[in-house]
Amino acid sequence: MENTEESRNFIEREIDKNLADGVYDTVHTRFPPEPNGYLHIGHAKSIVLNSGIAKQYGGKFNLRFDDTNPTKEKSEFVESIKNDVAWLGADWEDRLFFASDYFDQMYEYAVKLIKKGKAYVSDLNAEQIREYRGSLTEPGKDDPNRNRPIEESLQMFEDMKAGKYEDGSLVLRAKIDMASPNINMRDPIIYRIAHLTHQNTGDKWCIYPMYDFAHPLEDAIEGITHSLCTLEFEDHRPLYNWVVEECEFAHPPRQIEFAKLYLNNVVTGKRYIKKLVEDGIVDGWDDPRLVSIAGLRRRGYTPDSIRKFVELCGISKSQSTAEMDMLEYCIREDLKPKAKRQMAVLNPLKLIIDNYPKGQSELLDAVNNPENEELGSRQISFSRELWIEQDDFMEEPPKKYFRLFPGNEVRLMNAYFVKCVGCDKDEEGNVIAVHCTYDPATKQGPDFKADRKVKGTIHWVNAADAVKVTARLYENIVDEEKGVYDEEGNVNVNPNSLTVCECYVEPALAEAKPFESFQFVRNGFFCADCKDSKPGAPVFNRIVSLKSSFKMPANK
RNA sequence: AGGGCUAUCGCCAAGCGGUAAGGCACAGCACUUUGACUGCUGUAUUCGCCGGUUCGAAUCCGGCUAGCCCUGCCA
Repeated sequence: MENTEESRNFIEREIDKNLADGVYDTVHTRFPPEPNGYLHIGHAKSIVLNSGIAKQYGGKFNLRFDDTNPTKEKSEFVESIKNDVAWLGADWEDRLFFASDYFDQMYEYAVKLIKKGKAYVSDLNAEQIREYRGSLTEPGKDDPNRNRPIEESLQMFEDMKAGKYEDGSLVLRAKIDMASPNINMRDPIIYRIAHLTHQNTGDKWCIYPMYDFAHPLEDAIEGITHSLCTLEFEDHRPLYNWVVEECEFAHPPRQIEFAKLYLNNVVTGKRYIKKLVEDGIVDGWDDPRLVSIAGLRRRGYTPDSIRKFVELCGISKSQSTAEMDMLEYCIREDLKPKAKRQMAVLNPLKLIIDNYPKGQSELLDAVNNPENEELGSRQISFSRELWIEQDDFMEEPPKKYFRLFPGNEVRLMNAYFVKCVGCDKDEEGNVIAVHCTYDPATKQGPDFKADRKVKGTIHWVNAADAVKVTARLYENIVDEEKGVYDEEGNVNVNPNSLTVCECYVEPALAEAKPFESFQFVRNGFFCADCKDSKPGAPVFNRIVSLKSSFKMPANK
């Protein structure tokens, strides 16, 4: 079958249909976080989806804080969420809203419902409400307050607002159907009393609307057309529709649900992260080993890579768990043409070129990224003593090992061919230096043509001017062998999740700016840590390793 | 008297009655100044299971099974 048209997901198909049927003539979406914590990779899906759909259809996208429950919300989260959403590239332009901006209107809609006989004030306590609600298999019973006269409910609701009642003494309920098989429709509570200071409205209100009443109103008031949310709200859709219908909106919004994005071997729960912080295992919610947006950013993930990941995962209604491999693939793809490829040695071993004159040095040209000319080139210094990677020398190599070993010739990247002639050892037999000879006729450059082949190419830095910096190598915080949680519900922490090493880098890398990403040739992609990096003494976080098809044989 | 949703390769995911796209992962070969990258090749006779309708079913119908969500004055 010819696939000339890009296949559309179920949400796009739904929107296409609505547009074609004239239900809406524009598309307006929103991302509605509750400011009760930081954002993680799961939220990125909603942000990318909602803002992406709006952009795709030439519509609008709002950022709205769903702040209807002051017990859980803090203004500090508002700033961090705004920061993360903007960083991901979702543009709400001038449409930053708060549910609390609409408290007056919501109150009026509640009054409207009471006047229509569609809502009533109940004096049942929390326990009674629960009893009357019935269970999953049994219908509920009518609230004794259900037929309270309209005038009386109106007065009581006004008194609730005026602060004449204590927390929990009264609630406003929608009058729907206590026998509905959908528990959300069994006269849901739509307003509760809570004498709390709100992060946005202060002490103006002592009654607050519930999500099921507030959310459809927020959407409708803002002119949202498609309210995209996650699967657990499917059961709430009938109530959402009931609210916008009873409140008589001319162009009611429509809720469409999609599956959340879960990742394998990942911790997102707040209480677990809190414990990891308290135990000193991670250094906060922005620790680079976590999949919080801030953690990923600090690790060196780019907004583009996260967007690409979300798009790669796709949108569907089946609950699914993506693998980390996909996320890592996305950052490799994104950085491949963007990152300068420079040399750094993580585990240094001295390489001495016996036939290179002592005291001599020279400058060599090195292309920054052969796949992207715009990244230019640089000069690197070369002399008799270099640092190479410990892994790049073996006195007794296994089969198919083609780096340095006695008698073998390799290419020093951007420099010369060198042939290994031996090594020095300390009293305990540890290799402390490798000796080789270089062939002056093999100087690398654009015009270089070799008369012989070498199988291996290794990276190096000049011992004379290499700069020592800190590199942090991160692995998943979760011990994947053991699974995410143990029997007691604690996170199984991977003991190797963080390795710190002092490594040698080219002098230019010491000037790395925060957020700047590099490919350390053969060692993977690194990012100057936005929190710790200082020019001259940067700290590099490894974003992701390169893949390797070379497997060291098990027995040496 | 329970209700809602989902089920296509190890992981995502197209497919919408005409004979199983694609990506990640994996494997092999080639190429290579990164054992990277790139290129090529391979990877579901079968779509949770059982029946039915049809010339023809992953797609329609019936019945099962499994997983997720719902009994906050949270969102």
